[in-house]
Amino acid sequence: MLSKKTKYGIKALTYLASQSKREPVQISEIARHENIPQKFLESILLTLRNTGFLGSKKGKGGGYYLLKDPGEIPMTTVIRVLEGPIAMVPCVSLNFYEKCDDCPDENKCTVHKLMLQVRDSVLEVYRNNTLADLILA
Amino acid sequence: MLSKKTKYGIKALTYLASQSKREPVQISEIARHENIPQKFLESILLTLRNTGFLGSKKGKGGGYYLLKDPGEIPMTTVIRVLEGPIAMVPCVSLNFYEKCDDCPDENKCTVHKLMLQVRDSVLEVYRNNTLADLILA
DNA sequence: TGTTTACCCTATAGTTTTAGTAGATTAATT
DNA sequence: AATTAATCTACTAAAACTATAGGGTAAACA
Repeated sequence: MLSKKTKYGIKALTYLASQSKREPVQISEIARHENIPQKFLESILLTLRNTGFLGSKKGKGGGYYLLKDPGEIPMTTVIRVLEGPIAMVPCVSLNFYEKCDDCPDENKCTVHKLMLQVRDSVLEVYRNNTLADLILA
Repeated sequence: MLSKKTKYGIKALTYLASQSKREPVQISEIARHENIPQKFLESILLTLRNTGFLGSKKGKGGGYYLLKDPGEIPMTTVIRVLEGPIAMVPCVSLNFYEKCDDCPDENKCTVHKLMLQVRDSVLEVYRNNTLADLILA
């Protein structure tokens, strides 16, 4: 299951990406428009800022804004920051690899074999979708 | 992340599928061979029995055994029973559909749009893999 | 200097996961 | 009939994770 954090984060990012002007948007506006609990959204936007996706401006006229072009932001990076590893099992993770406690030999593990395929197919979807791709239509 | 329940369940199923003879295998043997906590495995095998994957025999010489041919068991059905919905979000689930609280219009939801693609690609992997496919090499 | 906004820290209720414990039930063997 | 080897059932519980809420701080702007 996708966590609400990730869900809300994607919605917020695409909302910012769909803005005609690249000017700061207030948290409250995003929260209202996307039906997200404001305090929760606050913490999400903060992590998106700390990981280089968003810039922010304080005070009147302040808010959050995208730092890059939506077409330059693949969903792989978004998902990894918000949700964590894309792989269903650490032993098939590219960026968060970890050996399993059970399982003496990964090459003979049926779960490993299956989840490798899942990882690859999911990865391809995320790679083929940027923020810009999600907005249209 | 895949739950250990699912991981252990798949391992147990493939272990049973790889048996040359279709005779009852004891829980303790599976647990030992696959490094699974026995009591945990016990409950997993029970749900696999109650959902029609396994048969069981009590008493001496008893144990669990596959009811169908491994080639007749697609991973879609295994995953759905052990892990639940394949979709990352209820609003794109085929078997467990549910509307989102936020989100007035699914067709305009960017998360929906992305997760539909993810569901389809994952589903294809699970459909193309039966228990028999996981065993070989 | 007052208002508006993001920023930061803490707490917490709820749920899910991952088991462990204790004992009942069943069936084959002796 | 007694013994033994299994599955079955129910209850419990620690630990981790999720999804929030609350309250105060700091910066920008007018």
